[in-house]
Amino acid sequence: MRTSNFLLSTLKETPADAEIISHQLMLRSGMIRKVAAGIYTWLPVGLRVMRKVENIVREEMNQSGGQEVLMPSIQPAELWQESGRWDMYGGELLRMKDRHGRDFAYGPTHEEVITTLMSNEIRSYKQLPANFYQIQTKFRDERRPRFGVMRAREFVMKDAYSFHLDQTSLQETYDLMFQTYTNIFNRLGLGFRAVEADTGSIGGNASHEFHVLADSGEDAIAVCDKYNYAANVELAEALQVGDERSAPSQEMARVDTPGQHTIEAICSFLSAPVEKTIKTLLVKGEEQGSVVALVLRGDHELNELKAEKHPLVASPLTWASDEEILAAAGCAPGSIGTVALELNVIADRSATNLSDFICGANQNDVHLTGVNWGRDCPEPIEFDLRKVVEGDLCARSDDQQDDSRLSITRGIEVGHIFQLGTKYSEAMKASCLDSNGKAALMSMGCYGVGVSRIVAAAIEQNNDDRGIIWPDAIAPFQLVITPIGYKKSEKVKAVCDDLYTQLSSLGIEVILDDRNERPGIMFADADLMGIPHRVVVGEKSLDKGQIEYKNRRADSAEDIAQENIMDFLKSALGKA
RNA sequence: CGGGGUGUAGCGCAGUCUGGUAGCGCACCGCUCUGGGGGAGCGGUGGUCGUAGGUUCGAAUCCUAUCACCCCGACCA
Repeated sequence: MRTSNFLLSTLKETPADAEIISHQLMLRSGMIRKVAAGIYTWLPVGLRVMRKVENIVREEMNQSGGQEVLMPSIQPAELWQESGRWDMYGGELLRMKDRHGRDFAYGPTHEEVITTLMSNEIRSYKQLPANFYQIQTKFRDERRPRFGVMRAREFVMKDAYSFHLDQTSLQETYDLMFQTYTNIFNRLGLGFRAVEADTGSIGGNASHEFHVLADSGEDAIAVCDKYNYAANVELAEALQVGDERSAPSQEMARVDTPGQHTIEAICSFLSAPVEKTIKTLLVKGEEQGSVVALVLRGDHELNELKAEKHPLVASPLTWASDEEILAAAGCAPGSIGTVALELNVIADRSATNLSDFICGANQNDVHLTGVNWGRDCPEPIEFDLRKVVEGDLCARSDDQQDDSRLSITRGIEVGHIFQLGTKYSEAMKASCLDSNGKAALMSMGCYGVGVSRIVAAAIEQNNDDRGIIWPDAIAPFQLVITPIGYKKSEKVKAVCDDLYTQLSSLGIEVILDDRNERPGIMFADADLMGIPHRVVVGEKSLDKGQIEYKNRRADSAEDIAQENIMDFLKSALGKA
């Protein structure tokens, strides 16, 4: 490709509405342009990258026995009504009517279509297991699209669905997909981590998210290298911190704490360590009209996802109103405590082991010190309620003295695999004959990769102040030839054209910058677009028999003897 | 969905308070000089000021409506 023939729509200035670095660089390097909120056009540079990602995903899926299909982007409401999701899915499902007034939706996912299809196509256990995938444009009408293609409404996704007659088979394919995803992200050249994930409302036994690691990631991940454990912070189990509960050593006492309503204020007012305080949070209970108390050590944070999993707690988690709090505790938030509280009390593991602790007195502006479970108030129900923090013991360890500490890192979710079980096969009546000739429901697995999101995530992970730094595998071009004086010097032109032809014939994607631009502009554009390899051909160095090579990641260039340049580049590009 | 903000040339912005018929930088086109990190000079192209209605002799500017886009919020005793 020659730049004179190629839409290089680079921008020097950053568009005002781009917040994160990948969005800014995608706009500036001319990869995408916005058409509407969360809806983008992919320009040639951007599309080249996305196709690279797609092809790697496709090759690895094929390698693992996946069969590619293409389902419609627009789906009839009937399918969604059959699964019950027409009513359940909410505002993210973009609905529309055709000219006859029939309801349709732009597909945000394709379980209904594939399950219906396979209920007809698969008749015998001999056809199983089977795994079908597509690379498709999907639409989710996000509440708030942002961050460019990272959280867009229209996006490209690879989704795969596998079918089985028993759990063993499902687990085998699940494990195979886990390995396939590992291969995909390795080939993409991205730093990533597979993390245990919430199976959510879908149920099923196993679920893993694949995250590209980047400080700007939206998700926090708890990681322990010693036990190779990684989990979404929302899910990571929080073990008890602090010693076993010691015997009471203090009498319970009332102290006036005028105007002190936060843990921080209480600690400084009473000169008490925060580890000796508890906070009591009131939330709605599962039973209509009930209120439940959740207790955490003062310095810990509630993990709402964990709390709502407790059978006594309403799901989704809902905070009690100030009126309900007054009725249940007899005071305002900030003075609630566990003594003489006529509620179910659920306490985090690291709160149940406290003794002689400080809590509210259920009377405004009064607190209690020296409080002890069992003596001053009933023993609470113990439950894992808190959010893990950096330095917590890894849940895989059973030894308090272990050095397997969790660290918190950030990631961008780009893949998700989970076992669906029979949720959709039941709804869509997808069964086939087993080896006994009896009809049996098929169980399913589901495996997604956010193709367009990977493009943005790769940039979040790989950039510097000059622009994008693509991993070789997904760069729009592998190599850029930058001539100094292409239009002026016959010699320069001849060498560049020759290099271009030779490299192209090796299957290397080369872009030759034949614009009549100043070198600085050509360098800046190449760096912005993140082309991994660059050769500069100028008369001065040619006179010395040299051609300059620079890697995008390197600080400086190196001179290569002209007669060796092809060998050098073949080796640098892995084509030797 | 709640709160805040912004719509003026492809991009970044000024002008709006105090109405007088639209401007700056970058980009783009032409010429000249230049030629290894976004160079310089001269000359140009490009905007019904988001849209609709109103007030006025006159509206980017004031009023009303509407649309679009952006940011913040769903961690709290």
